[in-house]
Amino acid sequence: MEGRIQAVRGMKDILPGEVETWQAVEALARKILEIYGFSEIRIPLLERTELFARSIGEATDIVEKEMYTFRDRSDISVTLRPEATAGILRAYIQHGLYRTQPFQKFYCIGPMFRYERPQKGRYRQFHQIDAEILGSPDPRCDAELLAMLRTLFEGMGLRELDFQINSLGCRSCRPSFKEAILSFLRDRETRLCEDCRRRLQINPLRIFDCKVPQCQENLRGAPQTLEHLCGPCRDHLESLERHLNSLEIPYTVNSLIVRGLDYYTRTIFEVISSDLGAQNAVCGGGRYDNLIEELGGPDMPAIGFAIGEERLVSLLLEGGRQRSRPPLDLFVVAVDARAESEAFLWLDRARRLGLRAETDLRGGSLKSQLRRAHKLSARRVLILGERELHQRRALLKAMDSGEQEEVPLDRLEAQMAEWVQGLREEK
RNA sequence: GUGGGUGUAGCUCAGAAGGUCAGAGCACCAGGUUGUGGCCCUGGGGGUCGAGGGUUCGAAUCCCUUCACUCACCCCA
Repeated sequence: MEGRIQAVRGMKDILPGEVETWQAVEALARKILEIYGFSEIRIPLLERTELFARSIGEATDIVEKEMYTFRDRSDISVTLRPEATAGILRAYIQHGLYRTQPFQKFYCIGPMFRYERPQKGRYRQFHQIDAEILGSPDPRCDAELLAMLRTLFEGMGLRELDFQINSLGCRSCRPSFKEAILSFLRDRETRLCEDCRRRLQINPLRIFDCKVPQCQENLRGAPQTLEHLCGPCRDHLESLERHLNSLEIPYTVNSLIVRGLDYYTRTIFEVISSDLGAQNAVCGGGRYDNLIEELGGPDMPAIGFAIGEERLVSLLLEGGRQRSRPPLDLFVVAVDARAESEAFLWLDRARRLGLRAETDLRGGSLKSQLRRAHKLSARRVLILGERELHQRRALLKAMDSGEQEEVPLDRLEAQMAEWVQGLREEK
């Protein structure tokens, strides 16, 4: 394939055949998000690099090695968004949205970019369905997000998804927990794997989900996040659990989940599927009570999540739930060149009335045009040839039965209008 | 960034130890009498066997390099 340009590594085309599933996912997501009171917000793909460095955290993998960063023509450093939250908050602060309405719920659907080695469920351009609730510390926010996720996933026919939650504590209790971990691991450090020794410096909590057996052994008896939560954080988690129970949302508390972004506080959660390979989270999110203030906004708590659309779509496809294009309502055949212009006219009339109608713009024999009509699973075919034009009528063929009838041209438009009516009633 | 696997027509793949090995199925296009789809039959288009180099009389087949894809690690959606 030398000489032919291929897509950039990690960037996927979504072709007809698969795109219908994406459309269905997004349509349902929008519907549910709107039902739950979220408003769409659209933000730029490109932001100043500093925004992500400050929000996600300088020492995170995303900022250190995964961002698409470059200088634009006026020499400012810009970055293709690796996640949506930072940009949404930037817009919220920049436009002073919190002044007119301090409590807001947003959603945003679109592509994100991270420069990573691609693998199953992970691409350099990927898509997220993102939702944020800004301006309330109430645990009902947390519960509402999870409730919405349940509704959404159920609506897609996905069961077997595991909702896992955890609490990372807050400014007042997290430092003491980190200290407890560090002192626990201090004399065991030499027995940890190389990666874990590095984690010890950067994000000690992450050692908990190391897969090396020896590391797991050394963690026996280690302090647990949940034991070190301060009173308010403990109350928050307990209250969330009460709400989840009353809404009958199944969940598990998993003290091992940690998130890769620095800004999370208190509640964090993931939605896990066992059918996704190594990248098994379809959705991840959490509370970030200090971030808005850190970005120069008011001191306002918030929480959000992001669904990985590629992963969601792959679950649907593997579950045999792909959508296909609806069949054609009408296919118009011009038997020979002399009927083409009349046929073309009726094709457009049909479309203006709202019928999904096609013809074969390459021409070809009657046989080949009918073959095409069949391939497009057209319900009806309108056949116009010299004979029909002379008699001012059209041949109408029903493809399932093969039966044909003649319709006078002066009655055809009314006939088409009836079909449109019938289609409306089917829905 | 690190490791494993794979690279032959649009797709899924055959091509045992180098010499009709450039193929099949599907897809696509066209025919199977005079204006008619699906099934069936016939025919056709399409590949520098990922790329470059080497060994050899001769390589898709062996060796080296490279690129791409893929899975996993790291990390995340």
